[in-house]
Amino acid sequence: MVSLKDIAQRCGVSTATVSKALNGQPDIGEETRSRILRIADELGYMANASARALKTKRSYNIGVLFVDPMHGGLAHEFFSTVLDSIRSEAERHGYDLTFINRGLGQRETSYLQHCRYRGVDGVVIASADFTDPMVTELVQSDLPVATIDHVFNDRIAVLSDNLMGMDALVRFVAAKGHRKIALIHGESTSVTVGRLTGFHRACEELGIQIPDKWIRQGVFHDPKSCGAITRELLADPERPTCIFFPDDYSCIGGLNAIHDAGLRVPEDISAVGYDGIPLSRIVSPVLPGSSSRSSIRAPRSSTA
Amino acid sequence: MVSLKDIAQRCGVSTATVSKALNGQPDIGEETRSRILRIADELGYMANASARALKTKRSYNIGVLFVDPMHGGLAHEFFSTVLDSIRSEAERHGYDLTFINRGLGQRETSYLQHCRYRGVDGVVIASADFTDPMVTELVQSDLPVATIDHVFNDRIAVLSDNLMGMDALVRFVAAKGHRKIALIHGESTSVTVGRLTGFHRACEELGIQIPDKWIRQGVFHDPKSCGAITRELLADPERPTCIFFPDDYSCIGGLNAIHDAGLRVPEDISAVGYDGIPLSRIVSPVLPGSSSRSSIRAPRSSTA
DNA sequence: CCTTTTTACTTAATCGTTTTCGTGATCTCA
DNA sequence: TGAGATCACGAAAACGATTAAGTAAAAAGG
Repeated sequence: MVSLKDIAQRCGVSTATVSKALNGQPDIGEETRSRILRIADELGYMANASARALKTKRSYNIGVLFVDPMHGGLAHEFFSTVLDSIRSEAERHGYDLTFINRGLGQRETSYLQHCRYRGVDGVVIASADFTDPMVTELVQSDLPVATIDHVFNDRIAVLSDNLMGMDALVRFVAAKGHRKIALIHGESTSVTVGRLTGFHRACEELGIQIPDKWIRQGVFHDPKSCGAITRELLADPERPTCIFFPDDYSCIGGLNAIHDAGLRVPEDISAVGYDGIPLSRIVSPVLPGSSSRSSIRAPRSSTA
Repeated sequence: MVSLKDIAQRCGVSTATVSKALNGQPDIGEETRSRILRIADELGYMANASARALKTKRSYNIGVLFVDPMHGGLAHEFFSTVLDSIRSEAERHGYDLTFINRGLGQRETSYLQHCRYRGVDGVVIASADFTDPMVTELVQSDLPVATIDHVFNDRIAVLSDNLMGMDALVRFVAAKGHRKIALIHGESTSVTVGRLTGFHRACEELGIQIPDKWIRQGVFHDPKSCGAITRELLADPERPTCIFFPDDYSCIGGLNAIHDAGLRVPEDISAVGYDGIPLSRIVSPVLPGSSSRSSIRAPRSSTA
């Protein structure tokens, strides 16, 4: 590998000069600089990230915590999209992304230790069990941490605007004529709270009365539980005309339940999933609400 | 950060001794070693990956090339699953995964340069444009490279067994009674070749005659084109009873076309997607063939 | 013309490890 | 007991970069 020393030799200057020239320091003569740049290019020089990180304490590397309780990990559609956004944004700023695991081979390490080992400049907690002590340890450390769709005390958080998203969704289906709307929401998280708030607010403002029995707690990404709840809702004599699901994935469980009940979508009943992952735009009928939640487009962020 | 020096001081030995003790070198006394280990643990010592990599030229870091021509990037279901497998396997061996981009901030760099910069020990090309000169440059470099579902000259490749997978799939639907099978395959790649071979072989062995007009080229992951072809197939007076799609995603386009034609699945016609991503097991009817292609479970690999 | 300032470098230390080589001390065995 | 082997550890260089401090030469100022 070609190093600063090689360039220095070829140019007849010291490595310090080369380093400064390459980093745009002001105390280098113009012609010396251009000569160094040319030679560096000729030799195909690439800095050594390790050496640089060792000296400067900055790795230009961001750790990503991405554990999915369900098996399938990265296949989680919504977060995969988010991760891709993070990646391209990081790239624009000269950062790379490294996955943070627990454990390095044999050694079991905490997430925080792993971060220190790799010397990441910060961590994005994209998807994780926020009650895990190791996660809270990480959050409470001095490392810059950003969380997705979860708020920790005074740390940066990128949030989907669930309140506005749900608000828009309600107005959308209301505009289609729906008045009998059922809401299956996920577990009690800040995401759910936002959506519930948006739901109630929009219904109230639109003058729509929703009986409590139509607001049910399901499980995120669980077609089975959401399907079961759907069956119960369909058994109701004054059946809702539209059912909201916590996400597009669980929505599929609902669609199956509807199908099994001999009902057709959208003629007999409408089903709406939240998220708007690419897939959902293809499923017939197209799930509305796709535009209401789009990765990091319009985050509400609070700064540490 | 606590370093070797801190431990050395506390233990009254040199940093060399500490390093050797921690790395299990044989020339350290037992009691010295255990004392060092204890103190290291007490102080919460973590090695500095940069310093180590700088000295040893091994980063225990693997680069991942994961560019998706379609927008949506990581959301690509099948490869996301593959990526997750790679990750957990890498973790077991003490390796981390870092995404390889082109460009670091302003600087445009090739993939290879980026790899050298980060000092990765190897690269996994999970999904990329294999005709891209930058990709071939990477493949032809001295870096260890492994590709997924694509064979490069003499490099390691992890392949789905498309031939056997398709063979099994044909036998599966044939056992269900299907004789009029249509195959929509993807673009001409090694994956497609394997599947076509398997398809023809199985049909021949089962004594099933398939007219050429039922073997059509579609586009991977493109519900639109596959939907259009499906429409054409349905227009055929002697309609096939079963249609194969290149993947579960494009299958959805086909299902829509079938639905639009007023036909029911699976009563009137069967649709089969390849891949077996989690989602497809939920869609009604469940897509068969899920087990025929599973990430890295049964790879056929050729070594460099 | 001599002093001060500026310019354009160089020297050398440093980041945290690993690793080769050296060196006393202890042990082995005839 | 004394020579050689073994053991346990230390000294120091090296990896490739950054950067504070120093310096010679050129420019500026009076």
